[in-house]
Order: sequence, then structure tokens, then C-alpha cells
Amino acid sequence: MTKKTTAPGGRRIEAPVSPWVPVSAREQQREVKRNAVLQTAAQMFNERGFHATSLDDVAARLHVSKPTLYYYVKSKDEILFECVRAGLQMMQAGIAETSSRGGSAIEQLVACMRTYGQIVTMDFGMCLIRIGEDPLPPESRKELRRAKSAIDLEFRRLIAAGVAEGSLVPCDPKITAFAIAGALSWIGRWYQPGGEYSAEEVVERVMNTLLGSLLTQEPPVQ
Amino acid sequence: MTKKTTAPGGRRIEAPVSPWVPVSAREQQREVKRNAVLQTAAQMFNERGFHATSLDDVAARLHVSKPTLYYYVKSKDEILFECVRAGLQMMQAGIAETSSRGGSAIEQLVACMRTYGQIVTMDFGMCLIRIGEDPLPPESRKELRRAKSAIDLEFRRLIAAGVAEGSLVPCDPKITAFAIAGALSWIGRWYQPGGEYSAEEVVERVMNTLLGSLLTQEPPVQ
DNA sequence: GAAAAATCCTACTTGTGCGTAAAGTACTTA
DNA sequence: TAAGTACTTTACGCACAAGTAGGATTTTTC
Repeated sequence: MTKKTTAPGGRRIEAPVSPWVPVSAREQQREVKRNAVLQTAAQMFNERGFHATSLDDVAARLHVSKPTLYYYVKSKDEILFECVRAGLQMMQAGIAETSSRGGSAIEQLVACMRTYGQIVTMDFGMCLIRIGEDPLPPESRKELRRAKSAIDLEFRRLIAAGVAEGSLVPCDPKITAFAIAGALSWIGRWYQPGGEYSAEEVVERVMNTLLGSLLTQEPPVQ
Repeated sequence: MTKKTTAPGGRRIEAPVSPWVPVSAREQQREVKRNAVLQTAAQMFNERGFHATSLDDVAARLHVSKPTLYYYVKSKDEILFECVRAGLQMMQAGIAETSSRGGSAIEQLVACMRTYGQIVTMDFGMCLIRIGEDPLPPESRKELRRAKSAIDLEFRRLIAAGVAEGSLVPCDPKITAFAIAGALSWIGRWYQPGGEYSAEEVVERVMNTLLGSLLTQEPPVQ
């Protein structure tokens, strides 16, 4: 209980780096291993579904035993929760960065769409789309839905701003955000690495298809 | 084994009505009950997920016991298979009817999009989108994927024809069909009866959003 | 080097849900 | 009315997967 000060809640978003009190290599290792558990589980959830994936399966792919997993996570539900949360956090981080860079509404919207599209082709983002929060207890569900809602609202805000600045044709931001999210999310349902297009290409093409009909001017080239 | 002639395969798409050889009321009742099992199961799958829905739950909602369900279906997998198949059949029937009515490519595409959108808001169609064929054995999966693929190809064909006839802006039919299916499918993930819009309204609005950017001319009014 | 903490294992309990056996009731037909 | 068929039930077997107990082994700390 002596080193708890550096990781009070059991997990750490930003590691406090200090040359005087260096984070022990052990804690780093622990975080690395915990992430490996989450990532591997996310991959298998996406391949076979949440309920069809047993923790024994996950453990086997990691070459450990099931109780080892329980040393790093509390329950199977927690694994899913953290995976979905990670996907949402990546999206929010991307959106926040876009927002901090400034620019016109349409520029920001395009950047957010790109972020959204890319993330749904990644392990945690795919979890978000394919598995969802259905199997989780009500409380966790609420939290994840709040995060989803925040992202949705940001899209609506950018769309409304785009209409206001004249770069988008007049439209209902709610429905338009809906259509954009649907088309981009769908990528995560079908995209398989190693297909005809790379993930980036698919995302760019779907984006251009959507924007082609929304923009008042020319769509951005590729 | 005497009345088998009217329902050889065990299930009947169109009942052959004949005043001379009337279908026994019992067989009709059986079909009605079987459909009730499928529909109720589909609803519960959509509400709580496939694996989270036990057949005891389904039986309880129908005010019968689980073995009664097994008198009408062979297994839980069969229930899901039939639900998804029903959704796909409704789509194919709609598309076939559109095709038989003829008209320009864009007219047919719009009609198909409407059919697609409406069906994903219904029990079996929602099953198709929300549950998918993931939990099913490989053979069933193949069959359902074939049906899905046929629908996808029909969309691509209509889009290509629309480009050829000049009613659609030049585009990659594959990606465009992908984006359309995504945006429309997404409706089935979020739509809840009793919301701000009716299912029909949501479908029309999403369709107009998509078409707004694809059409070379004005989008059709509502 | 010894105590304490961290890490991982084998072996187990427990609960849940699919699917079935066997029997009972009601309806149909001869 | 008797035999057969359709339908439904109670009670159970069985498998699988979540999660745990307790101990073995290694690593850190004093």
C-alpha cells in the first residue's frame, strides 16, 4: 500500500511523470497487460460476438489462464464496458483536438467525420458499433449513452454551423447527423482488413459520397 | 400424413385458397402460432439481444411453457434464422414488386430505399440489422449472406443505371450502395416507436438527405 | 536473506439456459 | 364410445461459461 499514490483509482489516464518519483516499471507492465486483455477481448468480441466469446477463449489467445484475466479485470462486463468506453474516448479526443485547432465549421465537420470513420474500423471502435452496450447493466449503459449523445450533439452543432456559414445546404441537423453516423458506422460492420480498399480509402470514399450531396460547392478532392 | 399436400415443405408463403379443398383450420392455427413465436422472439431479441433472451422469457410473454415453443420450432437458432430470413424475404419481395412495376432507374431506386428503410423499423427487419447472423452456424450464415448480397447487388445495379440515365451524379455504385444501406440500416438501430417522428417520416427524411447529394436535379418532394 | 507483495496456476463451485422425456388433456374421426 | 391425433405441461439432464478458493512461484523491499 506504499505506492498507491501514483495510481489511486486503480487506473490512470495521464501518468504523472516526475524524475524524482518515477512510476515503477511494474505498474507500467500491469497497464500494458491490462490493455492487452481489453484489446484481445475486443477483437474476439468483434469476430464472434460478446456472448459467444468465453473468457477461456480470450485467455487462450493470450497464452494465459482465465484467473489471470481476473487479476487484471473485475468481470466480463467490465471488459466490454472498458472497450466501448475506449472507443468513445478516442472519438471524443479526436473531436476535441479538431475543435482546438479551429477552422470553419465544414472543415471541422469533415475532420470529425474522418475521425469517426477511422475509429469504427479499429478494435475498440468496432466494439462500439458491433456489440454496443446491450449486454451491460443499466448504470453502465447510461454512462455510455451519455458519451454517445455528446458526440451526436457535436455533429449536430457542426452541421447547424455549416448551414449557418453557408457551406452546407439547409437541412435538419438531427436527421443529417443521423445519416452521416449511420453511413460511417456501417463501415465498421462490413469492413474487413485486407479487402479491396484500405480502411482510410473506404472512409474517404463514403465521406465524399455523403458530402457530395450536402455541400453547396464542390466536394474536397479525395 | 393425409393433409401434407397443402404444406409440403412445412411452411407456406402463399396459402393456396381453394373452396373445394379447404386448408384445415388446424393447420392455419399452427402457422399462426408459429408466426407468433417468431415475431415475439424477434421483438425480444431486438430489445435485449439474442443471447440475453432465453426461450423461457419468450414462452412467458406468450403465456405458454418452453416445451410448447419446441412444438413449433426446432431450436433457438432456427428461430433466429427464420426471423432474419423473413426480414430478407420482405425486402426481396418489395424489390421484386418495384422491379415488376417498371419505371426509371431513379424511381425504382427510391422505391427500394423506401422499402429497405421501412422494413428495418419492423420486427424482422430490425432483427436483420441488430442481431445479424453472427450466432448462427456457418451453413445458415452463408444462405443469409447470399440473400443480403443479392439485395446489395440490386442496389448497385439501380445506382449504376441511375448514373447511366443521367439522374444520378457519377459515383462508385459499390460505395454509394454501401452508404445508402448504412444510413438506412442505422434507422433500425435507433428508431423507437413513439418518438418525435413516425417510422415513415424518419425514412423519408433520411432518404431525402441522401438523395439531396446524389441527384443531379431536385430531390422528389417528400 | 527474510518478509511482503505481485503474479499466475490448478481445481473447483455455481448458475443458467438449451433441449428432452414422459405423461396428461382435449379434440377429431370412425 | 373408442382409438387416434394435436397440443401442452411438469420435471429433468446436460453442457458450458462466469467467477472463486487456495496455493505455488517469482519479484520487490527492507
